[in-house]
Amino acid sequence: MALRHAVLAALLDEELSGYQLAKAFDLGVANFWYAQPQQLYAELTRLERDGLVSGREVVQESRPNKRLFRVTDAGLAELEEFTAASTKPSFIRDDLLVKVQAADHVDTTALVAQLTERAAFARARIDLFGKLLRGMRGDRTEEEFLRDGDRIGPYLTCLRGLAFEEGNRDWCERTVATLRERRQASSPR
Amino acid sequence: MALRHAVLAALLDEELSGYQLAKAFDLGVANFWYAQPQQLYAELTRLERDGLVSGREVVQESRPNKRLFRVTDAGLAELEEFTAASTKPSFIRDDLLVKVQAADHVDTTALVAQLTERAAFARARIDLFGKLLRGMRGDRTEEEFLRDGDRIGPYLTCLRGLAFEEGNRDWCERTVATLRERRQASSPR
DNA sequence: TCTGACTAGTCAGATTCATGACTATGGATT
DNA sequence: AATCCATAGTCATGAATCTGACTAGTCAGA
Repeated sequence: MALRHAVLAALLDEELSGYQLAKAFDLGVANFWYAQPQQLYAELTRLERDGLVSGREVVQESRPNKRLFRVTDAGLAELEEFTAASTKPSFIRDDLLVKVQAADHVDTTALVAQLTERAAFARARIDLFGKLLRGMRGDRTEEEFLRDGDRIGPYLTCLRGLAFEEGNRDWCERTVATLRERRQASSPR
Repeated sequence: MALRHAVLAALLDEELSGYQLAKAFDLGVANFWYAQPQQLYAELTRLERDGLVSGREVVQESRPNKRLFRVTDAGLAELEEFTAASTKPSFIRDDLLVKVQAADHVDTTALVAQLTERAAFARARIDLFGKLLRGMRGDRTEEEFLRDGDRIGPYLTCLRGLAFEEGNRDWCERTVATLRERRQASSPR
């Protein structure tokens, strides 16, 4: 039950609809978890059934009505309990790493292309995270914000996301360079 | 079908038993994927059924017999195909990040303890990866090894694992420092 | 002699996650 | 006028993953 707590954590700061939540989780703004819209709707239904969030219908004129959800006291207690419980370690689990692991035994042309693509993706997210961070801290420096700001949770997780993507970018670039160099060395024109 | 390819990639370089494979996947030596022993045994059964790996019984005197698996030509072809196919992006998915996201709303005492624990775990893995890397490259420098060595795949994935854990360590330490400082500021003795 | 740890592997069941398809409406674009 | 995109959400199904319990033999140490 991890998605469950991720949803609760995301709803702590603002009341959101399932759709808005899906946006955040899908487009990586919520860099601490990832989920498909359908999963979120289902989870919200379960959370409401269990009394951990409460939804209220908001009637809209020019678009479909929506339900905004907020965390209840019981939900906050659940999160508190979750936070106190021990955390299991997390591991990287990435198709791209599997492919690189096999790099000595398969053709690397397509692999290099995919590493390049991933590096570009990482750069886009680094950009996004940089903007999000600047938006959150406003005109303060990072140090000031982390000392005095309220709601530093999202900022801290965003920092982790940023570092992760920087790691991706650097590793992809380096791996591409390595594979290219080896290819040239093994098959000179 | 991702575990499937991870198993194939792990078996490329050496013939392993299910048990040995489980060791590697569980203890994080295979830093590019993580799986429970049961999953691996099940996957090996399926892989053999599909002709992607072949197992041979090895009779042992003082301990239970074991089955060693190797990748078949069909298995290699499957991996080749997998590597050529496009890779979906990977995201961090970490309970600890969920907890930090909620840091402004819950008690941070337990959280700080867990961040500290995670930092220690990361340090242990950094150590392990460092040893593995040194073992793989022998007396060569990294540059030399990546240029001339055979089997650089495992080395490259290990580098990613190392960078990931360094990122974990740094972020955990920084987050702990931030949370501690804020706690002192808000409740001075 | 008993206990625990290591090697080696299996079975069953539950939970979680991912995918595709589907309903509606309104606004903007072509 | 037709099509696409964004909002807002639902349903069904399959694939992947995780969890606990279980068998069975060997070896080392209390």
